[in-house]
Amino acid sequence: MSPKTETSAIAFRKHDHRRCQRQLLSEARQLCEARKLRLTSRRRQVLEILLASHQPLGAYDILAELNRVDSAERIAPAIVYRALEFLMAEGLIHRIESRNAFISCIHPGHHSAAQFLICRDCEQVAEFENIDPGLLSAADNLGFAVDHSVVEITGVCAECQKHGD
Amino acid sequence: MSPKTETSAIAFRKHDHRRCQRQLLSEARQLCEARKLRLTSRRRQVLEILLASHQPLGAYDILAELNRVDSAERIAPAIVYRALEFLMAEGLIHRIESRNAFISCIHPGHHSAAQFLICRDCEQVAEFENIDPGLLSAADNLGFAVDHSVVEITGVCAECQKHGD
DNA sequence: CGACATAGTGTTATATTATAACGTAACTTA
DNA sequence: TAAGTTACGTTATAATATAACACTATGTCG
Ligand SMILES: [Zn+2]
Ligand SMILES: [Zn+2]
Ligand SMILES: [Zn+2]
Ligand SMILES: [Zn+2]
Repeated sequence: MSPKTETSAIAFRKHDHRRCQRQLLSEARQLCEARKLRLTSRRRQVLEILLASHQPLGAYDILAELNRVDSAERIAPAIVYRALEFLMAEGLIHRIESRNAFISCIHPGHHSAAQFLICRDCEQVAEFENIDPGLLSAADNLGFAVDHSVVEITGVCAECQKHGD
Repeated sequence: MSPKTETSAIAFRKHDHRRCQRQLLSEARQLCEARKLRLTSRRRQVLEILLASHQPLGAYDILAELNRVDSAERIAPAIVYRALEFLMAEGLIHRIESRNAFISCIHPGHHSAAQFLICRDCEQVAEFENIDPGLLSAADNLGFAVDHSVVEITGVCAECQKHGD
């Protein structure tokens, strides 16, 4: 297993996730400051909800969490979608198309194409970068100019296979 | 350009699409007969609507087309989704996750993972098979058991780039 | 400071995509 | 033909996403 694979697949292994959270939130702050963007409290709230795990959440799950935490408020979907839009535009989160869900990016700011392994059992998602030039080179041969890639591989991670599900 | 790439990228080139339609419908009939499955008239209608082009259509586009053609009927969504479910299960069509849309498969019955290049300009979609072992081998190294893959690359095809859009 | 421009938020309503539940019709097999 | 099964039709509703518009906060320049 290459070091890169090891880092990328952290979601499938036990690890100190507090460390992920702190690190990624800190990187998000730095990145926004560098780009003169406002990581407002709404945006930060939504990001923190996604940083809580390596599992993707639907927009309405995030909405429910916001409404749960601050039970005085009654937040509307548009608010969540706007925060998600900002976070995606800045590469702080990704959309998982095959789940209509969103997940925090594990290397914010890298603008290369992300690719995911999604365990349908534990729902953990591992994010990879660019380890997959095959189709891209075929696109190149065809003169096809790539904008955006969606690569989402669903299956069962090694841990979950052990537990004999 | 390899022969395989040439065949797969037919969507991006002028070609006799009538031939595609006849061929694919015929293959669908044979496949259903071989598997003792019923390609009922509803299922055939939905398949034919998708065979009309190499563009993906939303379930409600298909519904509108059904209701347009036979203007006496007033068909409900569930009917379309059921036909789509059957056609997907048999590998006669694919779902394009990043578009919430469906497209006819260009090599029905092959059960290998399909991968798509999607032109965001002409909306043509080229379907490839398995030219992309990179991520799959990474999955293998991790002991990740792959079930289903979603590989959808959006961009602009060579033709559309020429037209200077 | 105060007028302005801009970006972000809150709110309401609505659009789009998908499924559940249940009864009827059509096919299959004995 | 009767029973069992598969497919269809219908109604209602769930889940996901966006449009439109008013209000608020922030930054900027005189
Ligand atoms: Zn972590
Ligand atoms: Zn797992
Ligand atoms: Zn064709
Ligand atoms: Zn094109």
